Amino acid sequence: MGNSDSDICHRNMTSPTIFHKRQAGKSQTRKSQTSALKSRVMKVSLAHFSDVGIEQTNVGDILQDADCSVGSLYHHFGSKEGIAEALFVEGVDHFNAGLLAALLPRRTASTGIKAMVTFCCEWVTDQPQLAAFLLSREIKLSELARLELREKDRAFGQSTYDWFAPHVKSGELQALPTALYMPLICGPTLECSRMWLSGRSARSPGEVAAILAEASWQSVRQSVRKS
Amino acid sequence: MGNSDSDICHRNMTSPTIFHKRQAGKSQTRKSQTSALKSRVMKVSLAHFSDVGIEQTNVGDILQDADCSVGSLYHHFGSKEGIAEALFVEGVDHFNAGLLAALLPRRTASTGIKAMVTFCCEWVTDQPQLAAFLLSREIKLSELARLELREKDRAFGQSTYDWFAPHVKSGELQALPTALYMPLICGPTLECSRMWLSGRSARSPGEVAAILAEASWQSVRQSVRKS
DNA sequence: ATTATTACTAGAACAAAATTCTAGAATAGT
DNA sequence: ACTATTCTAGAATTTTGTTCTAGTAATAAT
Repeated sequence: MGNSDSDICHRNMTSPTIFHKRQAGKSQTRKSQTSALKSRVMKVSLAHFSDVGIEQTNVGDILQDADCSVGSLYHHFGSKEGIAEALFVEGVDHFNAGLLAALLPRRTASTGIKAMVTFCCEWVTDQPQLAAFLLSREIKLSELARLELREKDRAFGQSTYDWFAPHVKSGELQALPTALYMPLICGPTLECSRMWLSGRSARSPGEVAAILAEASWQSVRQSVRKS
Repeated sequence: MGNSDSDICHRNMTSPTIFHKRQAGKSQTRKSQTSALKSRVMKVSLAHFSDVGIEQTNVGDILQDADCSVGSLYHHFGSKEGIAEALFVEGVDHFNAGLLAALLPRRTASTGIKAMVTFCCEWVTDQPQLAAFLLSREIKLSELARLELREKDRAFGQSTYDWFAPHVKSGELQALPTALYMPLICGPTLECSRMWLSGRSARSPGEVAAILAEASWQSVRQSVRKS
């Protein structure tokens, strides 16, 4: 967890010498040491970022808390934003995957929508730091990451829409502009999450999941009412 | 617009000498010159902040674009974040005031809720820069501003709740935890706004206001359905 | 096995950018 | 008129992110 395999490194190297100061434990393979370092950096960075924001976090603190050298950090992440980017992509992947996993097995519109909302609530409540970081959106992504995310976003949208379509056709769900489903289904939950994460609300999304699920469902179901 | 009266200045001064380089126009009163400078700084800063974010904006550019000296800027705003803070507070005030003005005159639950959503959509569409900045939330507020905002938030919540209460009692609106009304009513709209502002969606909130208003209304109205 | 290459670590040096400091000018108050 | 205060100016400083050089461990090539 926390280290991509396809290492895109951020510098051209020069020549090769000492290296012993830091490693405390005997000597696990270098690979595992490295990946441990990377997760350490990401973990520490997330804590700082979600706490005071990317700008306010200074690299020196990360270096110290993660027991990492300047060289290593810039070798692996390229920049402070690079760490944020890695966290962001990883976080979005995790969230989207979970959301889809919650949705796809459901057979009815109602249970599907409610499962999405519930998952969303629980996810935020379970990992508030990551949630706060993702929701803050102060990340300036590289062009590369932007494209990567846009593509993932598209794929995700497609998957959910494939699930929705039949229920729209069957008249359970309203036919809406595609771009509106997510905001209607997850918008209230995300807004609650922001309030909770920033201390403006005492009740965690997890605690009000059922209410949110029902309300969001009402907002997208096909309306067959009296009034 | 753009200059608070109770000037909390950010430095203790020393002694008083030359001052003529910049003023181009004849010589309006110093007061108006100063307040013009402040609005200029805020205007220019907002443009930069909403464009590339606070971190990426550099003070030098603001100084240049607003034709302001380092001394003046730090005298009035204390720091780069200080500018952001001023913009944020002003923006929230403006938004909240507008939202209340849209809500309070309405006599029925349905028209009130829909007016809120509609206002929200239009406000975002009308001033995308300010909206993008407020929604970005990359602002690290000072403790003082935090308290100030919390209080305003409370007052705002109270005002809206005073409006809601009778309609809850009359059975038009669901009885919900207080903290849930705003997310349910404005959450979807804000989420749409974020998507539009960040280029992830082509349709502006203004264009889908009616749909959002109806959907949000369905999510908070008292459910009297068949199923 | 030796060598060359590559991935990685380390920290001093550097550069850029935010902020402080010193000083002088306009205005308000007495 | 004099004093205190607010405001402007920009050089000097500090802080902080990043680059650069150098050296080590592991791996691939010969």
